Amino acid sequence: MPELPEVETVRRQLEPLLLGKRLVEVTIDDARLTRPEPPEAIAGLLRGREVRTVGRRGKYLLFQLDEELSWLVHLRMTGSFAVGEADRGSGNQAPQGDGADLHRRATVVLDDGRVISYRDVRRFGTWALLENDDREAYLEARLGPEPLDESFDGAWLGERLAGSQASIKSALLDQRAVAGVGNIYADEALWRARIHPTSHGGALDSDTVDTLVEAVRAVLERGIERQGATLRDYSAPNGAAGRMQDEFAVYGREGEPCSRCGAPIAKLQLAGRGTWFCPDCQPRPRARRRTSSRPRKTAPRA
DNA sequence: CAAGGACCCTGTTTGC
DNA sequence: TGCAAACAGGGTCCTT
Repeated sequence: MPELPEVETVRRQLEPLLLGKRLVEVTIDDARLTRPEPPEAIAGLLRGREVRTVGRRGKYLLFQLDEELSWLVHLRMTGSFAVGEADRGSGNQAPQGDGADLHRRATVVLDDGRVISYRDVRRFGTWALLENDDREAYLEARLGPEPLDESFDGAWLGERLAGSQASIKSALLDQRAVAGVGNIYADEALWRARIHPTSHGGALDSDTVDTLVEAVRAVLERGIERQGATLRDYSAPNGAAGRMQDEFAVYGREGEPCSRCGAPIAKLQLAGRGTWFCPDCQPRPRARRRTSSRPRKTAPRA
């Protein structure tokens, strides 16, 4: 499940392959990929374009095509690119060589003969083409700051969280609060910052918010260093698996000892997602005390 | 408006 | 053993 580190890994691998290349042939086999636009229309618009930049914003891959068009790819759960060798024969070879790829949804042939396959088992991934001006509005409406940019800081996050009744876990999953964090890195960041996932975002003091900002940055940077995490079927365009999963502190580790304190990792359902945490070093949020002159609404009862 | 849940998908895991 | 139900979860849309 690609989150920011996985998408960034994909971007870094695709960039040298695509920069300055022309998309000489584009085939889209799954109408869902380009919905609501018909796939032939998108394929037709992609065909013949030159790739000028290969970027990323949150979990979106952004390909600047010629002067004015942007190609946005979101991998969602199981989307991936696979790079084939230069091959101007069949034009649809699977990267592993043998047989048809059941889950290939699109194929792009570059002007150097290289073949890029797009795979997506669960078909949640999306391709869209936007004018550059529309792209800014599109991303602006959906995404908050890049977590590795300076614009993501305690002041920003604190403001986002102020008064929020939602759990901090679901707040981290909100792409408008910070772009690119998904279920895995949210759990890892909360563990690192020693924050219980059900804590109300609005209840965190500013030091804790600062700690969380640093934790989010740290886990994402480490994830990029490790070229993402491979669970089930994610792999980078070169076919390699990531290695971040070997360093998970909590994700998927129910019952295993916390590497910090030894307590068994616990799991709960939160915001519809599996959520792992250490019940010892991520203590339940304590009742707020005595900072408030606010009238209490409910009896302090657990 | 905020917050939570359904939904979209299909392969894998779990449970009866 | 075999098969159905549950699970996995990013983002969008709908409901409360």
